[in-house]
Order: sequence, then C-alpha cells, then structure tokens
Amino acid sequence: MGTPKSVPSFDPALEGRLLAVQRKIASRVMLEDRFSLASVAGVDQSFVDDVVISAAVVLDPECSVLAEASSRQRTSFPYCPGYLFFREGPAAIKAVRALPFRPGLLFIDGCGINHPRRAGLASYIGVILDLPTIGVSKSVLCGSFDLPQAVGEAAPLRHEDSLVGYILKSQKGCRPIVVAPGHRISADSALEVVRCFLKDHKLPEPCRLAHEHARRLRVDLLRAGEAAL
DNA sequence: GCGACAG
DNA sequence: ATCTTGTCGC
Repeated sequence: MGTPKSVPSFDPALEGRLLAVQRKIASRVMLEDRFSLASVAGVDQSFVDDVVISAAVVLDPECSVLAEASSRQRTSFPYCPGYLFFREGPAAIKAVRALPFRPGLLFIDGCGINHPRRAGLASYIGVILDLPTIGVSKSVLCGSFDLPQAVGEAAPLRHEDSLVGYILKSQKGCRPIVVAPGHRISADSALEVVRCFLKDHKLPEPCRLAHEHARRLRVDLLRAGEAAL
C-alpha cells in the first residue's frame, strides 16, 4: 500500500495567473550557450514545516569552495508537481543574491525545460536572475526515455517531439539522474558540464554540497528552536 | 475513469 | 522534502 501523493488543485483564477507566469518565463528561456565555468554554484533547499531554507555553494573548476550564502523565509505555497518555483523559488533567488558575486552558472535541484510548460524551477531562476542554469533532478516529471545502463552513459529525454534533457547513469548502484538545460545553455552542454562536476557520488559536486549545506542549516535551526524552548 | 506527478 | 531501523555492500 502507498500513501496518495498530493494532487495539483488550485482556484481557477489563481491557476490562470500561475500559468500565465510560466508562459512568460518559458518564452524568455534561451538555449544558446552563454555561461562560464569559472564559478559554478549549486542551489538546494531544506524545510522545517513551512520555513524554506535555501543554500548556495559556489565552486571553482577544481571543486574548491569559493563562496557560500543562504536564505530563510516562510512560504504559504504548497508542494505541487509542475509549480515548484512558487514554493521554493523565492528563497533560492534570495540565497543566490546573497552571494558576494554572480556565479558563471547555477546547478538547480529541479527541472529546467523538461517541464510540462518548459518552465521548471531552474529555467525560472535563470530567467529571473538572468543567469545560466542547469536543472538536476533525481526523478522525471515528464518526458520519455530509455534507461541508460553503463555508468557514465546518458540517454536522451524527449517531451512533445523535442529533446529536453538527458537521463544520466551517474554512479553505480544508483538510479540515474536527470540533467536538463534551465537557461542560457544547450541540452548537450548541460550534460557535458554536469559530467565535468561529477566526482564519486550520485549528484554533481555543486548539488551535493548545496544539499549538504542546506541540511546543516536545517539542523541548526531545529537546535535553535529547542534551545528557545 | 485510472495512474503519474521535480522537491 | 521529511519521517525513520536495520541492512547490504565496498
């Protein structure tokens, strides 16, 4: 038996506005390569009820940490597949803006153009900040593909007759990850770049370190909470 | 009508 | 995402 997953359901008027926003974002997405690998930031979120904690960790090409920043704020928007930006986006953007400089590329935990309306979290953040972004996720929201077998192998992810990303077998014993362009980068380049930042883990270093940092901040917040009691 | 469904 | 024990493998 399994627990039913949340179902997307909004007030018609609200949904209309959300879809309009996504249409606008999708129309502004650029897939031409216009990024730099001098500084690559991973961005990820953790939660404590409706408090969103976002962490950004910037690495150089050798994966040395160049900078870190974070943000924390409440959200009233529920998790709903296809509308992730409205829940996690604001906090993520705030964390990136808190960095001491603008990274040459962002690795975002979530979809890019591999989204029903080509407006995943990564595309959204890329367009809003006018920064190159790649969406890295652990499961597929939409699209069809063949499972890659050997470690290092990638298979194209297609949705509505177009290539929207790749399914990459990043590590043995792990389910493959999903790599897709968010903004200002092509699908092929996104795959190539992610491979460059892949070490001995399932996720590329920027994502792994950002995830680690976000979780550490979550523990800190929980401990601060019980200390206040 | 019945599933599927980023984090 | 988060909640959680033990367990399989390098």
